[in-house]
Order: sequence, then structure tokens, then C-alpha cells
Amino acid sequence: MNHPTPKVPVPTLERMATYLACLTDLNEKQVQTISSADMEQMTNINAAQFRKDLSYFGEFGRPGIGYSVPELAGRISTILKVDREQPVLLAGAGNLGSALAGYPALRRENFHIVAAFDTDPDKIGSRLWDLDIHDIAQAPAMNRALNAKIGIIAVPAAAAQGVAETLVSAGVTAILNFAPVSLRVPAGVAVRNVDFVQEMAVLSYHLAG
Amino acid sequence: MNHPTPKVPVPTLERMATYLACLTDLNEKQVQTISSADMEQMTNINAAQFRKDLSYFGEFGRPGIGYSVPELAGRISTILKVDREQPVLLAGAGNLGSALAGYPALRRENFHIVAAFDTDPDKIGSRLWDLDIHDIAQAPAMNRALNAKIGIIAVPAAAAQGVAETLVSAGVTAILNFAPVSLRVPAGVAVRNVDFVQEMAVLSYHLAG
DNA sequence: TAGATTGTTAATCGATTAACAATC
DNA sequence: TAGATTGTTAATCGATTAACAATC
Repeated sequence: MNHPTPKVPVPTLERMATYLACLTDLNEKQVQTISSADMEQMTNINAAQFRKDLSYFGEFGRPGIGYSVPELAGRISTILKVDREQPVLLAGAGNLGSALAGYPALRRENFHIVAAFDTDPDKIGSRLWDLDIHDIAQAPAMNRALNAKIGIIAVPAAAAQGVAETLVSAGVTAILNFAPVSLRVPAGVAVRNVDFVQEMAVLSYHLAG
Repeated sequence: MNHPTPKVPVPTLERMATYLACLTDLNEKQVQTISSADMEQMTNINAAQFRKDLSYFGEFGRPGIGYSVPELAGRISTILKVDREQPVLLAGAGNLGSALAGYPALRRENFHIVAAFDTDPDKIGSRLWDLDIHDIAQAPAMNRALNAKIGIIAVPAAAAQGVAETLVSAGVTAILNFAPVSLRVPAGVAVRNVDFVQEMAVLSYHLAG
């Protein structure tokens, strides 16, 4: 068996997403070709880093020429699997959940929130944008039809672990977690944490005084 | 001159915020003392890592005993400067800005959004929770009284660079940026980026198929 | 005292960057 | 061909983890 991409560093994956965003822009501007040095200009990411990152996945450029913008964009899309529509379950229909469901960039990048869940009886049965809000307990049953593999957790910290377990039992294998807790999930389930308070605290450290 | 903390790695600062959140919980539960091994249990962060992180800032524990929960929480609060109220400017009064302004955890952790700005004439003059929404052009003038050092950018990508420059000219030296662009800021201005689409793309990569 | 746990040094690991032969 | 730029190897840098003397 052939393992073409044994283990790609997470920072490389993060930068791959950055490259793709940049290339999508360039593509709209009809730019045909870029070099790794051009990329460094635009993203502040070292040109050697860019080439090294790509090397985890194959060869993409031509020596002396550079990279075809549309081709590279397409190939990175395929690598990151953002070239196909991806259904997403949203747990938590509060302010943050609402902002995420109403965030056009997610849908534009092929992430389609297809169901919203909450535990609050006042919310269940009401609407979030164009979605009905369901009881989180319904997630496993509903996801048999929806078949979403990605879940977003936008619930209070105290509820997050239970919600994560429900999502996993619904078949979710990747979770974007906005609750400030360290989730325990089975092996094979990917988790990315976004913690606003942590971000603000890191900034706070850098203040003078 | 004495530089007690020459350069602390950013991952260390991120973990410091995690430790503080954990210690705050423990403090509420009246836990008196913890060891680095206990901390590893709770946060999944290696015990040696925890001790190493703290060592950038001084000595905090007692060999054979462990760490006093309230004392350590207090000292980390001081290090991160989250022990005092911090005024924050919010640029962007859309869905995300609204979610941030309505997020109780921020205020609870001493980050007080004291002014909201936008460029949309329909929004300027209206309200966001208990805040008036002002023209972003007013930020420098208003911040002479508010004196906020931290700004949050929750505007569309195309507007973000201009908003960043306005915030910097208003005296902001730390920016939490939700727009998917690489901001150019003067030396001495700290920036942290949060990019939902990037996070989703990294998760997407990990999906099977 | 014996057992536990710290703070720190040294070893390991992994990621970033520089250098350059290959090649368009 | 000469100039430009890739892909990759080697060198550097920095962060994580293990080990252990110090000490409560």
C-alpha cells in the first residue's frame, strides 16, 4: 500500500487553507501564474515554506515559471476536500450559532449548515434563518438522512461535552468547538477549538503596563 | 535593566490562558491545591509542559505539595493582565459583531466592549445591545476618552485593512481579527487571527473519502 | 524520615528556513 | 543559451518531553 501523505503537520494544513483563499482571490482577478516569492509577498509566509508545504502533496509548479493559479487552486481544493459540498450540523442556536448560520463565507466555501440543534425548549421548533431548530437528541436520527460528518459546537461550556458525544453518535467525525473546554472524543474524531477569551487573553498579555 | 520574561513562546501564552480557565473552575469548586499531574489530567497538557510554561514567569509551586489554586489563578491573571477591566473597541456590527458584543464570557473575563463601529449608514446611529453604533471614522476621536488598547475586527475582508489602520490610529495596539486577510500593522501592534473557514478546511482535510 | 512533587537542565522531536542541483 | 524558479536536502531554530537533583 502506498501512503502518499503520511502525516502532514497541522500548521501546513492551516497554511494550505490560506494559500487557497489567496489563490481564489487571484483567480478572480484573472492572474494566471504566481511564484512562491509572489506568494510570500501576499501572505507573509516564507517562499521556502510554501514550496515545502506543497511538497507534502506532490509537485505543482514548473521550475523557471511558477504555478498556474487556477490549477493550483483546484488541486488544493481537492486536497482539503473543499471541492465538494459538505453538510454540517450546528449545535447551539444562540447568538454565535446564529452568526455562524448566517455567515455567507462558510456556504461559499462549500460548508452547508443543514440542521440546527439546541436544548432550550423555547428555541426548539422555532427558526434560525432558513433552518428549523431541533432538539439535540434528534441529531442521530436526523443525521441518518443528512449524513453530515462535520459538527459545530456553539453551546455553553457546561453542555459541550454531552453535545460532542451526541454529535459523535450521530456520525460526526470532525468538530469545530467554540466552547472553552477540552473535549474528550474517540480516536478518529478531529477537533479544532476556537476560544475567544483565550485569544483576547493572549492579546492582553502583549499590552504595555 | 532586568528582563524577567525575555520572550515567551506564543503556545505558552495560549496554554497559560487555558490553565487560568481551569484554575478558575477549580477555585469555584473550592479545590485548594493541585499538582502538575492533576493539571495534565484535566487539560491534556503534559505535566512537564505545564511546569516549563510557568517557569517563564517565576516559581509558583512547592516541591512535594503542588500549587495553591487561588494563588496560582491570581498570579496568572496578573501575568496575562486580565486582572483589570480592559476596554475594547468593536469594529463591525453585523451578525458576528453582535454575537461577540452579546457574549457574556468576554465581559466576565474583564474584556468590556465599550464602543461599536460600522460603516453602514443604516446601522450607524442604531443600537447593538446596550451600545450605540458609531461611524468607524469616529473611532480615533472617541477613543481619546475611552482609551481602549484592544480592538476586534468583525467586518468583511475587503474592509479589514482600512479598519485596522483606523483602529491603530485610534491608539489600539492589539487586534483580534475575524476577517480572512493578513493585516499589515506597524511594529508593536499585536494581531491574532480567527478564521472560521480556515478551521473548517482543516477539519475537512481529516474527513475520510 | 520517606514520599511526593517541584523547577530546571538535557535530550528529543518537529517545524522553519536556507541552499542548491534540477529544469523549464 | 541565460535567467528564473522549482522541489528537496541539509542546517537551523524552537518547542516539547524526559529525567533528576533540590526540597517540602
